[in-house]
Amino acid sequence: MRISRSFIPTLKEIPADATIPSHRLMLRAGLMRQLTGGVYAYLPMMVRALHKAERIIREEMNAIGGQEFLLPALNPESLWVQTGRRNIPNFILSVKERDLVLAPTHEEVIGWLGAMHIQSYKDLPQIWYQIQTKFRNEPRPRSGVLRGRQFTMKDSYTLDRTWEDLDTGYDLHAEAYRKIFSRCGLKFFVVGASSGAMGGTGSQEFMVESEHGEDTVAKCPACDYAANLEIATSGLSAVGRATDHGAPEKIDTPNVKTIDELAAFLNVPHERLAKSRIYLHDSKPVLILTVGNDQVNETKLGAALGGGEYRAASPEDLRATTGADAGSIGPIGFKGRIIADLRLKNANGLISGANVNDLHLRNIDLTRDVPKLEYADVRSVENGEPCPSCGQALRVTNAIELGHIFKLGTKYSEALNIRYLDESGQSQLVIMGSYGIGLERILACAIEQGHDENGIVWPAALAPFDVHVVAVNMNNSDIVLHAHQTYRQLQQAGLTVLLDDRSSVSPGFKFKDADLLGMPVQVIVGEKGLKNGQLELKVRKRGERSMVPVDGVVAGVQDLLKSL
RNA sequence: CGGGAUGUAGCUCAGCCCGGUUAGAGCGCUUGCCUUGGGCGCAAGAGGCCGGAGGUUCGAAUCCUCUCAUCCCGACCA
Repeated sequence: MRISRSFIPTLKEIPADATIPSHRLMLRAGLMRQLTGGVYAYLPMMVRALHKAERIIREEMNAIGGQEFLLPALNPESLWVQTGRRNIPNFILSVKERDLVLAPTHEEVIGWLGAMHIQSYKDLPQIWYQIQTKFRNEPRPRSGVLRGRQFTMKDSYTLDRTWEDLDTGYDLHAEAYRKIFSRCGLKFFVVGASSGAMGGTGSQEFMVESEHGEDTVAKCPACDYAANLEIATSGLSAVGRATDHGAPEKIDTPNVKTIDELAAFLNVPHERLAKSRIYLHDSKPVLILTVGNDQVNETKLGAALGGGEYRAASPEDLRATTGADAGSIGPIGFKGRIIADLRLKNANGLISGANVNDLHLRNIDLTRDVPKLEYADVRSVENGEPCPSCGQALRVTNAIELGHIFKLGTKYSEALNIRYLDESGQSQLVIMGSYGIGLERILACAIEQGHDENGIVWPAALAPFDVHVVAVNMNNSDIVLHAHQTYRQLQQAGLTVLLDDRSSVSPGFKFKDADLLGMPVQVIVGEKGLKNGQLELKVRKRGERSMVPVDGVVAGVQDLLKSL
């Protein structure tokens, strides 16, 4: 493609609204423009990169027996009412004029097709996938293409007879995903994840470590343990039992509010302090007890509560339900459900609030003093805690979710009545899995991992073009001749080539653009080299330059591409 | 949904507190000349309902009210 005839609107200045590198560079390199919040127009460079990612995905999905579909983004609202997902908050965008919604994912449509046409065990298993635009009612789109209201997703679904077959389809997907992301040149890792209300027996996420990621994960540097913080555990020991000093007794703690203040005031270790938080679960107060400054993980809490809506209580709620303010709340005398973190299992000798301001209780024994106490893992793992499987210090970092694979089970089969007849003529529920990859996130992650102060450094597998040929001066007929000749030769060798043949653009400008656009190899056609019958090759990644004779340019470029 | 910020030329911004000629700069764009190995130079131009609506005032980009949009932090995120 010749730049002189192309639409590649590069920007010299950094767009004010973009804060993370991938977002800035996608705008600066002319990949996309924002139409409205969370919605982007993808320009030719972006589309070429997307197509390259799509091709890799199709190859790997087809390799595991996937069949490609293209399902409608417009769905009847009633289908989503059937599965109970119509009114999930911040999920579905709808159409004003008709009872239609814009699909945020496609379990429902897959289910509709499956219910209609899967009849016999002979029809199973199936792997169905598509690459298609999704819509979500994101309350706060951000970070460019990382969280948008409209985005491209490869979604696939397995339909199986048994849980064992589901495992097979799930494992095939896990392996395909590894290949896809490896081929895309991304450094990624896999974490155990929360299946949340999706139900089923398990889920994993494919993550790229990034300070700009919105997920938090715990990773073990020594073994292969890695988990989303929503389910991560650590080897941190329970606080256990201490010497018993009898019944709970009151202690005055004037103006002592935080755990740190309390530990200092009483001169006791944090492990003997049980912190209470109140949540409202379906409008009923629930008290959550954790050790010291341990943080409550709300996803874990949601699982422990067993569904329903919940939120942290407001200061007014605290006063109304306990009679005290934050800092003086405790389990003794609390009327309502109490859930203690597993680290507090059967603990005694604890200090907690007395539900009277400026008053605490000591010698609390959970086994003796708190009837009907429930235990659950509700705390967030902290950086540096021991790995649950090998004991090494865990690292807690942010990450971008590239893909997510779910064992769904029968949730949608039940809602949509997706059934087949087994060998004995019995009607059975189909067992489903669902698997997603965010296409734009692949590109954004590639840029987050591959850029420098001058611009994008595309991995060869995703680069819009293999080679960027810079004709230094279009007023020099020798340069023009060799630039076009090089362009043709590289194309004939099967490479995709971008030729900067703009006249009246200075060499410096072209070099800056070439670095910004980020193709893996640049060929510089200029007077300097041609004097000696040579062209210059530059590797974008490390900036290495070399000279090749004019007739050796194809081989030279191919060698460099192979070496990347 | 809570908190914060910003809307002035295609882009990045100044001007606004403290109201008053014809609203500015740099970049980009057009034309001409010049230059050709790291966003080149000179000159002449085009380009704005100062996000929108109401109000205060003799007079509003500037003050007030409302509204819309965008960004950031948090909440949320099947």
